[in-house]
Amino acid sequence: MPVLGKSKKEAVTEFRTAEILEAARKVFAEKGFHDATIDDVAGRAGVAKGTVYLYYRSKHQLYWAALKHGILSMNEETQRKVEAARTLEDKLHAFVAMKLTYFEENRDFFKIYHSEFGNALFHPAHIRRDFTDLYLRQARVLEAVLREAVRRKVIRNIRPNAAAFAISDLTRGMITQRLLGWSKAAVDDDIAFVFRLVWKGIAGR
Amino acid sequence: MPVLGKSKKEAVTEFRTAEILEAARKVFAEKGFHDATIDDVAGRAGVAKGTVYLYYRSKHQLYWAALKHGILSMNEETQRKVEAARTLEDKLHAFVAMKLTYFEENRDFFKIYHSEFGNALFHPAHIRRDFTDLYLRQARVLEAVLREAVRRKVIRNIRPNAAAFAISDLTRGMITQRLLGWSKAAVDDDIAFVFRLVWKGIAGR
Amino acid sequence: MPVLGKSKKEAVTEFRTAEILEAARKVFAEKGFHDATIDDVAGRAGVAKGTVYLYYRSKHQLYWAALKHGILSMNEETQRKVEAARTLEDKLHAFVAMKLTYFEENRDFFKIYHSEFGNALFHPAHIRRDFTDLYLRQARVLEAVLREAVRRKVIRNIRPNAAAFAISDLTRGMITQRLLGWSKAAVDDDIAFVFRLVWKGIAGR
Amino acid sequence: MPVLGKSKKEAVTEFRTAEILEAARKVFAEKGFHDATIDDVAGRAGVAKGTVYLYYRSKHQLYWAALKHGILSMNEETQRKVEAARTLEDKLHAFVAMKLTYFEENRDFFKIYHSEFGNALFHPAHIRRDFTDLYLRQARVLEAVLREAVRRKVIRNIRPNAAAFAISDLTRGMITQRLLGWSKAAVDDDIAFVFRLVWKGIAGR
DNA sequence: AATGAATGAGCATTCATTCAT
DNA sequence: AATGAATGAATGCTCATTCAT
Repeated sequence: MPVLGKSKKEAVTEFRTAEILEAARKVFAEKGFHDATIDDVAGRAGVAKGTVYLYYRSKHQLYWAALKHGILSMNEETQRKVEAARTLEDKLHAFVAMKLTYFEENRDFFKIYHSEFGNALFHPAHIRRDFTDLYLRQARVLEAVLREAVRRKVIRNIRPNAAAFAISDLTRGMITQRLLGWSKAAVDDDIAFVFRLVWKGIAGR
Repeated sequence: MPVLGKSKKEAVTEFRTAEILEAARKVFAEKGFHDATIDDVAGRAGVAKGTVYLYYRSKHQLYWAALKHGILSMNEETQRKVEAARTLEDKLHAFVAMKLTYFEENRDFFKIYHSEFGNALFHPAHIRRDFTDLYLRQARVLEAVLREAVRRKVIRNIRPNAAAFAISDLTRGMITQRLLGWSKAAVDDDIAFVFRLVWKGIAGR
Repeated sequence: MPVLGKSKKEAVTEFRTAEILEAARKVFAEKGFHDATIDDVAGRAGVAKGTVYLYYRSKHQLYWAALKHGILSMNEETQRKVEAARTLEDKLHAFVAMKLTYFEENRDFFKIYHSEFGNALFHPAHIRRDFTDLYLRQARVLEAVLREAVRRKVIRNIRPNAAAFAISDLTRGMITQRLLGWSKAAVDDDIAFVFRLVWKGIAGR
Repeated sequence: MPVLGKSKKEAVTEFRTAEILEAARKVFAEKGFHDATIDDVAGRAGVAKGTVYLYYRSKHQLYWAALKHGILSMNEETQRKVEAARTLEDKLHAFVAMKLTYFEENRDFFKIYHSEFGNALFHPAHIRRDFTDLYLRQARVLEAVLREAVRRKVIRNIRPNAAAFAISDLTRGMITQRLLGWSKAAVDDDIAFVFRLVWKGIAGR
């Protein structure tokens, strides 16, 4: 009869869920969706195969949960950082910097996140929608900032949503290059590079 | 005794190879590597399963052949278009325009091409190398152009290879948005959008 | 909390293992290694195909396990019988008699065992070694007996290991003849035949 | 218009037949029946796959033809050697010596021949008959010699056919040991070993 | 809740055999 | 006669999912 907070059962469930999710993220990041097995995840989480199915309906669901959890965490942090910045310039810089450093520290998650862009084109519309929603939510933070900047003529009259995507793509591309070893520059240099490109690219006049 | 051109046998081989390759491209584009079966490809090509193996050693080889063929075709056309343009501005515009229209017309190929970026992070280095080589070859065309422009101070002092990747990423991102239905704009508008962003982004001063 | 003996799980595992091994022996004996399928074995054992792989890593391993199990059982019984006999004459007779009656009752196993001699010439050295080891172990029991007999001049000065092989070959040959229907004699007559041939063949002087 | 002997066509047929047969013997000896492919044989014979089927109805037929051809050649030579010897002792010695030296020089054939003993137990009766016939034909040469010797009391009253098999088994066993590297003795020593064992084993008294 | 043994659908690959040229 | 491209049946093995304990 827990009065406040969660019951013991709920606590255990939450714990297991998180434990499995973390294992899933690592395993999917290591091998990709297809080459990862539920056994791998279970082993990594220190539970039996059947236990995974107590918490997630299927391999796809588990994958999706891991992806979603990662995106939400990231979005949250992104939003916080962007909102904390005052000027447009600072906000954009915060966005780019946040992404690069976040993924630098969460390479596991980036691999899943990034591969999902590749997979997305194969998913049927109804499956894609969830991913789209999450992804767009993030873009919309940027979009809102840009829209306001356009309105106030701080930047040129650019399509805000397209610009938001473009900034995301540039940032994501830079991270990929780093992970693939194509960029040997320091993180800060890469952040500066992306930021300046964007900043000049959207500048007024 | 064919004197000129190919013997009949060679012609048949070439025909079958192309036939199967095309079927592979379509099938892999539809389902992705893992969910596509050799039977799917064979059926699409109108041959028996065994026949596929007469021309390609394995499913992986077939996939890679389809990917490589597409990249080479595209690179060739890209290079032609870029070289045909005179000024830096024209060259960049040609690059962006070419990509967007090419993929607009070769959506099948784009899906494979794009998903390979997602997969690339999972491939072991030795497998990745081939893809990397092909991909970088294309980036280098752009890189050379940019390097020259930097040298002549036509644009600001930007890292040419990073800029080349950035342009590729922006372009690829825009195509993805189009395929996912996130951009409803006309192709020309999207081309213009990307081009202007890039052009201003790398502009001098 | 089983205190004595095996846990329930171990019992089940042991049971399944034995069950599948027996099915394998029958199926391989019926069709030979190549024409037997894992499905055949699974069907015979009353389990699904995948279950076989829970207990044996591959078809080859299963085959080898069946062969090894049979050889070990036989060797054990051979050794017991030979050691129980007192004189050289009795020991040799026991060896021959044991083999003929054992295989008379374990025809399935004999077919696998015998075919392995045929296959042995094709196996690469490293695969052959295991079989060789097991086979030689059996010959060495005989060899030791013969060596001692030579030393004590109970028999003529014959190469003990060659003689041991010869006795095994003669015995095995006789069993083959029986299985192929080439010998219609009673088992005891065939035992007597082989024993006398050997006994006189190695006799002193 | 060939007047004497074979027509040109027959000559070609005979040539091809022999050529393919020899290739088959080598290939089957190298890999065994199952792991050898018709392509291997065709390649070795320097003809195309289809050509093999012009001369042999199936892989099994080809295998059998190679086996039969080898057995017939060997039987012929065995018979010649045995008949050339005058006394029983010489005949037996000739038999053993002939086999060991023949196989020493025709290891390819021995591998096929030997493996057939292993396979024989799996063949259905009707397939087995052909092999049996050929094999027994050879044993009967020995059997006749032994029968006569028993009648004239040169040796003890032993079952001639069983003895014939026994001698064959001993000889074959010795060859196997040599091929497997279990006997390092000189051929002549091994011949002597087998001969003496047999000779004493069937001696009178 | 947790387990992990059991299941069986699914697929890449091989190769004997055929047949049009 | 000779070829070798095409065929498609056949099978070892994997792994997501279920369910009795």
